[in-house]
Amino acid sequence: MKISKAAKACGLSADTIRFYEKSGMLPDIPRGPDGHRDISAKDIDWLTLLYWLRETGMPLKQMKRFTALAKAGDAGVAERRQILRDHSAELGRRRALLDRCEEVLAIKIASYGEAP
Amino acid sequence: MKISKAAKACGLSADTIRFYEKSGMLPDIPRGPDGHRDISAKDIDWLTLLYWLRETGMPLKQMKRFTALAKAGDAGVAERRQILRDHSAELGRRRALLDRCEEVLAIKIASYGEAP
DNA sequence: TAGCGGGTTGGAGCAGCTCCAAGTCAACAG
DNA sequence: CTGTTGACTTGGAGCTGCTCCAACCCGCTA
Repeated sequence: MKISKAAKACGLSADTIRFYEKSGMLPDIPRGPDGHRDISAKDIDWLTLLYWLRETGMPLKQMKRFTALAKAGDAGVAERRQILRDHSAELGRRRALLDRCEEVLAIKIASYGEAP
Repeated sequence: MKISKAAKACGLSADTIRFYEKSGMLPDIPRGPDGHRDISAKDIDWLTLLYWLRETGMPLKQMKRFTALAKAGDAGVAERRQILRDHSAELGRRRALLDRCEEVLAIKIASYGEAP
């Protein structure tokens, strides 16, 4: 699969995919005879997971750690699971922030007087 | 109030407050005879609102627009309300993303096998 | 009178993209 | 066969939104 199709499939931009590859966050992606990337369905799965992680604010540093563990295979499974658990907990905290912010906004909007 | 106390009160860092001031996102903050900022309770309210907006991902550009409207007084109220409404809607979308991500993580975690 | 704990400024550095220039190659039009 | 289009390649510059740093000033206590 070419990069632009892959981008649509995983939700990241083509530039971001290239950037993640440069940063060592992707498995080795083979090139065709024309030098173009040949991105597999497995790669798409990985990219999609990365998409979710960064979309919900995981720092690159942690994504790199996660990648390194994935490359290590079974040995890294426990820590990978822990990272995902931690991130899941982080999402809970973020949701609480969103909720609190909605309250703040509601109060502020009300203070401007109701809808015109 | 001095800047470090203000930082604690509003949730932003002292550096961020200075940065926001440089960027024109704060009302004019007077200096004492020693050159130090004298931040008022009203300023804290404003900073706290900015804290919530940026904490939930509003871009600086929009925060600047919001600030400009606030400086314009009553004339800008309708648009300010609209900006907050739009942001509130945005929060809904973000919550949906968080929810979706939690599902994805749960599936991924399960695929590693249950807790050791 | 020296040192400490705050504050001030301008500017550099960082994360995480995002965009651009310059080049290559395949495919198709004329 | 040549020319144009379009999708890809790379390296590197630019952008956002902080975050940190150096160099300095000021008031205070020992």
